[in-house]
Amino acid sequence: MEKKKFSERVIEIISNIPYGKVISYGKIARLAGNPRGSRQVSWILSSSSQKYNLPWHRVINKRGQISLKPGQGFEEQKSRLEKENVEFCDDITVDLNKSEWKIEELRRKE
DNA sequence: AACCTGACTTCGG
DNA sequence: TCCGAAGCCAGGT
Repeated sequence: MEKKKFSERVIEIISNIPYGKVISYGKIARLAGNPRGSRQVSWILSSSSQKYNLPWHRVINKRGQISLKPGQGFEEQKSRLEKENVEFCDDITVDLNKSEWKIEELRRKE
């Protein structure tokens, strides 16, 4: 029985996010097998991003916006994304049309 | 064990 | 389109 934990899957998915791409919490949750687990994804990031060396800055909310608040990591996230040439629509919104990671399509073929 | 919290998402007004 | 409330799951206290 390979009962991989939801957290493990999430971590695996996040670590597979390619350079310059972003993905929403909800999609990660769905890919990990838990469509309603978006909040867990955020919890995993805050608790294990350092530990597993995850590209946490490539995870944003569904609107394509950075969910962190100024002074709580927002600046760092934005700065990291800009370094990866991710385009922003405004100060807090990433251009999903160009930078959203389309893992779903890849997975369906599998 | 019960209650609170959270880097979310969805629905209704 | 915007705002508030509810729903969801796992960890921490």
